[in-house]
Amino acid sequence: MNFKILKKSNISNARLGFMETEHGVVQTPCLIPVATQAVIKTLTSEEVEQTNSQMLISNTFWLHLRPGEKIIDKAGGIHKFMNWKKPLMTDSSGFQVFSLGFGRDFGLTKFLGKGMKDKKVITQSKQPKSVKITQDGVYFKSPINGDQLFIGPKESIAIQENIGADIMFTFDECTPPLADYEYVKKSLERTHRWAKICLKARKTKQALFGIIQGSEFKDLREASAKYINSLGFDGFGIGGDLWRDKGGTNRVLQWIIPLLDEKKPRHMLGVGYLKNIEDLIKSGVDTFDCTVPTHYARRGIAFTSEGRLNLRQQKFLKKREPLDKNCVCQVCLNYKKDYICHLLRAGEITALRLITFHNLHYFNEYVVKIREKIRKGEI
RNA sequence: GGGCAGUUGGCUGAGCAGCAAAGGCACUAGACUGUAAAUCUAGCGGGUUCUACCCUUCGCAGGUGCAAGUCCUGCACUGCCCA
Repeated sequence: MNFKILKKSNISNARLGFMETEHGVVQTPCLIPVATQAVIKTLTSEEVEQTNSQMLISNTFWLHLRPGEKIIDKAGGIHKFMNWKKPLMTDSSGFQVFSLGFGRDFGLTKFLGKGMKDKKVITQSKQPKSVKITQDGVYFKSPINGDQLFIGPKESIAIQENIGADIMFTFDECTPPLADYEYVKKSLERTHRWAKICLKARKTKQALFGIIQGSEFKDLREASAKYINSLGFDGFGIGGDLWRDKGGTNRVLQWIIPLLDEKKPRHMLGVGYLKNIEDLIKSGVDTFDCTVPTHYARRGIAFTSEGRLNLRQQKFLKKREPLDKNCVCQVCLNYKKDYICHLLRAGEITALRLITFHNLHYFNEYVVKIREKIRKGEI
């Protein structure tokens, strides 16, 4: 992986660049759609390409469980396995430490809702119910069949090497937003130790990005940025909970971005509402993955220049017009709201395909415009 | 022609004297940020001065009760059985 910066903004931390990989070039800043199980749900890989998606992120944990990385390795790697010819990254399983652990126990996402801000209930000694976090790694219970499995930094890297994506991530713990300072500090020590082990464990020429944690605590975030930066990764992942209040993510980014080697790409893990994207990029993020365009599509939500539309609402049965009149994607050129609304209400899976395609195209187009703004010096 | 069973809100389906009437589905409005086509929350007869009150509802028409979807009588329709 080779990262080049073409232009740095004078008025923000935004930058324009590209990443070269064995599977092609990614223009940055760039949205990375999420293909957890080696698929963008509902779409074929050729269709994903038609949405102008440049790079995907798949998931170590889920692919390890099913079909197992050996199957993918035998297929010649994930690119061949899923017939995706462009760049790919794999998440390390670090997010599953949270989502299958405290996330499940407390019904939490990475982002705390209103009123939850001061409810820090996860303290240093606590363990989630169905996941056991140790100094060396994490014991999971398979959500598929209940099997016990262990993933630590070495295991994660070994799996990711078998999967064969262009970019791997270090095995981390995504800390829960209800964790207090002591918990996060302890967790960060683990994440840092694991990061170093991941780096040593790597045997292939796949790129490896080190993940920065530290929740909302300035000293921990800064310490994490400095430490991860010092280890010499190919790039950075920024993870964890970070939206305790308005502007939280940007504040965290302001702390850590200046401490990172500017010649290396920065990937924001799991953030990307439309309203967040420009701020992320202005803060200095090069790539970011987010399930929003695809996940919301399957709830019937289309993103358009008019805002979020819930296509299930029966009023759309009367709208003989494309999802977005300014959009030139295949869906908007060929289908109208009334039809898509009908398919949704009838429970037809094609509706989910059409909205997924449009949403990805829309998000990608949205980022193209931001790249254009950087080029023109507007942001 | 005779015998038995049944008829509940958009559908399904409980209730068998104190009910605006369980559950499910559908529907309506939300939530969802390193992804379950999962899930969760709220509403779902109508109205108002909306932590409460009023009106109209359980095939139709009468009746007995303080009180009836619930009991009685007749009628209508549906299903099964006998002729």
